[in-house]
Amino acid sequence: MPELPEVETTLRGIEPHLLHQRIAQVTVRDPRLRWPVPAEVQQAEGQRVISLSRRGKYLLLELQRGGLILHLGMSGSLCILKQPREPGKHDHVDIEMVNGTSLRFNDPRRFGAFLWTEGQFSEHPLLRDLGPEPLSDEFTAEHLYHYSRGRRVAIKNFIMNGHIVVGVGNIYASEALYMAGIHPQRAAGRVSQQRYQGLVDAIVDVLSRSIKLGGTTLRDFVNSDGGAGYFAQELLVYDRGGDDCFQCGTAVRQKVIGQRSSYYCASCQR
DNA sequence: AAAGACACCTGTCCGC
DNA sequence: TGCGGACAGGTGTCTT
Repeated sequence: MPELPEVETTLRGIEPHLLHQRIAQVTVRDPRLRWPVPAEVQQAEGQRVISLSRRGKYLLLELQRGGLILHLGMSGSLCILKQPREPGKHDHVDIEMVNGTSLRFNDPRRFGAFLWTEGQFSEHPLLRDLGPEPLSDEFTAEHLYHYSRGRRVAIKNFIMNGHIVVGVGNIYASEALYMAGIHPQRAAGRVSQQRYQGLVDAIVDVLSRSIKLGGTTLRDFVNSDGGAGYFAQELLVYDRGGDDCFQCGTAVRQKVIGQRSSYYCASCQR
C-alpha cells in the first residue's frame, strides 16, 4: 500500500501525538509480521519518545534507550487512538502512552515490520546500505548516472532499488518515467546524464506534490486520521492501462516489468 | 557484482 | 451465488 508520500503523511499524522510522550505499555497481539516482532519491544515501556523520523519507507521511533523500526509493507497502516478501542482483526500491535493515547499498527497481509534496535538507526542492517533520500541534496543526476554505468537492468527496476535511491515505489516509478519521457524498460546504463536530470526532477516533483495531497489512495489507504490521500486523481499513467495518453492520445500500455505492473506510453517514452 | 526469481500473506475483484 | 485465479502500493533473500 504505502509509498514514500503515504509513509511521510503517516509520520506527520502521528508525530504530534507521540513526541515526548512516555510509553506505558506495548501490546503485541500477533507477532507474525515479516519478521517475528521481537520480545525486546517491551523494553520500550517506561521510556519517552525522543524523536520520530523516516528513512525511505521505514518509520523510526527514537526512545531514550534504543528505538523502534516500523515498516508498513504493502498493506500496513498506523492510527492514533485518543482512548482505548476494541482491536480489529489485523490490529497486531498497540503502543499505549501514559497519557492514554495509543498508536495502533494494522496490517492485513503482514508484510510489515515492527523491530527493536539498541544501536544507531543508521547502522542497522536494514538501513545502513540504503541510497539517498529522493528529497535530499544527495539525490542528483550525477548520482544516478554514476551508479548506472554498465548496468543493463531496466531503468524502472533501477530507480525502485533502495540501494540506489529510497522511496520510489511502483506507482511513482511509472509516473516519473512518464513525466521524464523515458521508457521503463530502457537499460539504466543507456540513459544520458541529461535525461537523468529530467528523471530526478520528475521524481522530486511527483513525490513532493503527492505529499502535499496526503498521498495516493488507490484502494484502501487511509492516513493516521482515517482520511484519504488525494493524489490518485493526479496520476498520469498508473492504473490507466488502455486509456488515452494525456499527451498524445495513444493507448497507455500495461506490462509486467520485474514482476510489477508498469504503465507507460510507448509513443512518448523512449 | 548484477540480475532475476521467489518468498512472505490476506483481501478483493473478475470471469465463468 | 459460488469458486478459482489473478492481482495488489514492498523488499529481503536466494539462485543463476
